[in-house]
Amino acid sequence: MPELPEAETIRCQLEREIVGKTVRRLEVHDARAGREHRSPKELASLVEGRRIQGVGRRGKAPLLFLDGKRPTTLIFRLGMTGLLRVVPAEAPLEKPTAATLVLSGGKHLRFLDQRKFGGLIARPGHDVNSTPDFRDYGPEPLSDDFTPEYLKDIFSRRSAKLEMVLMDQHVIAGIGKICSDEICFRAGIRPARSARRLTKPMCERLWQAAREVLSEGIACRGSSARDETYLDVYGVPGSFQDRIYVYQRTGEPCRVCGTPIRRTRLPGGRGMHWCPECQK
DNA sequence: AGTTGGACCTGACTGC
DNA sequence: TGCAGTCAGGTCCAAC
Repeated sequence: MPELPEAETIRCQLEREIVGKTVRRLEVHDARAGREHRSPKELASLVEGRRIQGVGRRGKAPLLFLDGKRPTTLIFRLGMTGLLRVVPAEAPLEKPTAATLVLSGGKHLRFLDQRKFGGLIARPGHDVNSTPDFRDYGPEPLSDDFTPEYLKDIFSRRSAKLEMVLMDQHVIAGIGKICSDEICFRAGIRPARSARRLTKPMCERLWQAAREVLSEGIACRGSSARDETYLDVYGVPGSFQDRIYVYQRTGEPCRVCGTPIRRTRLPGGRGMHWCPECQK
């Protein structure tokens, strides 16, 4: 599923491909992709004719900054299976395509979404932190706002399992299942431990691990693990799956100590993966 | 306020 | 071979 490294890879590639182009038309092939708006037509009216002034990202969401009399931000919520592709206009429409941005210069930006959890949202202005979508979001984990002290402070008020708290976008923006599992492993802390019970040194290890995992994830252009469908803007898979220690490695030997990786259910039915030897 | 569980969705996989 | 059931998890919402 797309997390921060995948979204950042998309942001980076879109910056090269589409900045300066104009959105000639927005075609919504599946109305669910525009469900945040009254109608696909309304969504289209907010983006058509606008020039793409820049590209951004908040957490797991790539953003397009559109200029004009009323500046607008187009937010891509990727959900579980959302993908963005830049293709020539004549490229055949792939089945899961939910929306197409027809750009000046003859290219299409296509939004594909197999499981249809994702969608497009247009919001006034370029300050996404003031939109309802991101108002309560936590800091970007690679920014200076994210510190061990911040983690310690937040964790002291949360009794839920560490894995859950790490994935809470209101705590840290951009972490999903893969990154959360990997961050806990690299910090040497069991994901089922109550966040409140983390010591200061543990928070420092976690902070360090988070920055490492996310930076490496970006350097690898995201993760296209096993049943994951993630591909970048050019249709190329990432390579972070080759550096994964625990995610979806249930029963396989730990790459550090050889102990079989365990999988435990979280509240809500989701699984977390961890090494009973390396993580305490 | 924090925590939990259900709903949404569909391809892939399991079992009979 | 085929069909039903299960699984996966990002995000929002309702209910303790």
